[in-house]
Amino acid sequence: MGRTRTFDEDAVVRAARDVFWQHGYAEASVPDLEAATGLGRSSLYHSFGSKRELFDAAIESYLDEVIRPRLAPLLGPDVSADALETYLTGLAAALQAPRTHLAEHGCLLMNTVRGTLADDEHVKRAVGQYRNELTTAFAAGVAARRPDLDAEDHAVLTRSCTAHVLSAMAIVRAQPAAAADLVDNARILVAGWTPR
Amino acid sequence: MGRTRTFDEDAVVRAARDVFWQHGYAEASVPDLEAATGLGRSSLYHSFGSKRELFDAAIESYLDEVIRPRLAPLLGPDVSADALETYLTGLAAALQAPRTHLAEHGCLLMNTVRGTLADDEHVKRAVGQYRNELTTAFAAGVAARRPDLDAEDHAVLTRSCTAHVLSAMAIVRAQPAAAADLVDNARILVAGWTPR
DNA sequence: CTGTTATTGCAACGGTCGTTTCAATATATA
DNA sequence: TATATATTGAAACGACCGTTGCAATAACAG
Repeated sequence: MGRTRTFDEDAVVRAARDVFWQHGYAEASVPDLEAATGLGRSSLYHSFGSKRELFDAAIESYLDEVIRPRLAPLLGPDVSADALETYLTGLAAALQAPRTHLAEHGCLLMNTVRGTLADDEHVKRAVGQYRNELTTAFAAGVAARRPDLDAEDHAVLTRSCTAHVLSAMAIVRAQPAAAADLVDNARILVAGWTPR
Repeated sequence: MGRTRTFDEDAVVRAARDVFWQHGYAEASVPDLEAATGLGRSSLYHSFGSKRELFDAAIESYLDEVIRPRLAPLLGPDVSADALETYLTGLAAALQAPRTHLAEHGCLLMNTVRGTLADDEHVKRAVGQYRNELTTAFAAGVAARRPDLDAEDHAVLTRSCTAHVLSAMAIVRAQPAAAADLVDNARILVAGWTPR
């Protein structure tokens, strides 16, 4: 054995994640990451191998600590009828909350899909999985909210929720109010629209 | 007078636009732009001033030659009842067409919202204007298609179209088939859903 | 043809990037 | 306490970035 590590690896990843979130992968420089994490180059590279591997850890942290907690009420065994609407109103509010990463910088994963790493297979897989989790959650919420509809119509509303939430995530950085309007529009459709 | 310009400025902008489209603003290097346009650094800088100004010209070219032509049937004085559905089915097909910039790289403007220029005011304004044009077009299409609904319900469907199209543009690069599904979902809502 | 001027090719600029190297340091084990 | 080893700090690496300066070139007006 030798010298022991004094920093909390999770806290370091969290700090790095926020830097990637704010600036994007390519634009987040190693000096930026040093400053945010409090670690030097050597420690960073010794612990994570490369900037890219640190980013992979940041993505995982983002899903675990940011995305999934909000979806939790929709992913459990018993989904209440108003769980989806609660999620949507909460998200609409979050998109307009000042000084939060979500409102100011959008979704870390959606942002990544459009940068240097857009064509990276690892990232593509993470995005697909993210969309799947969203879809699963929304499907459960739609089914609980709309017992009057059949499976096919549930699917339409589920895709609609996915579309509204993804689009809001995509434009929140440039147009936060419009993003919140889009999320609220999903709530309107889920609560009150039906095939004729 | 002196020596005359031999190249077509519009063609140069078009070539540069495709490079920005494929790689993103920051990742498109000046050598890349030289190779694509066939011009040297000197000619590029003499004609456009900087990489950034060339990008501004590329954005304008993108709106004029890519976005607006597709929206034209929805922006005229007489909008037919099936114009919106025609647009949506056409877009869904385009998102899955192989070897096209739209299918492989998504929307140039949506991509730009992330990246180095995300917080640039000029870009934000262009994105806002783009969303406005989409909204105007969809509003006209919805009104023409659904005379049975009132203005408030038209607004819901219009926002829904915007959301579905924007989300599709956002994820097409990573998930083209899912993107097409989202656009088709908008068509289903427009054609057959109604408030209860 | 001559003179003028816009256009072009080439090279270099200063700066930043992610990564690597290497020696110095600190701590756990024995 | 002595030794082994993991962690750290500092400096340098080569590569690439957007931009600029300058000399050579090409094509216009006269």
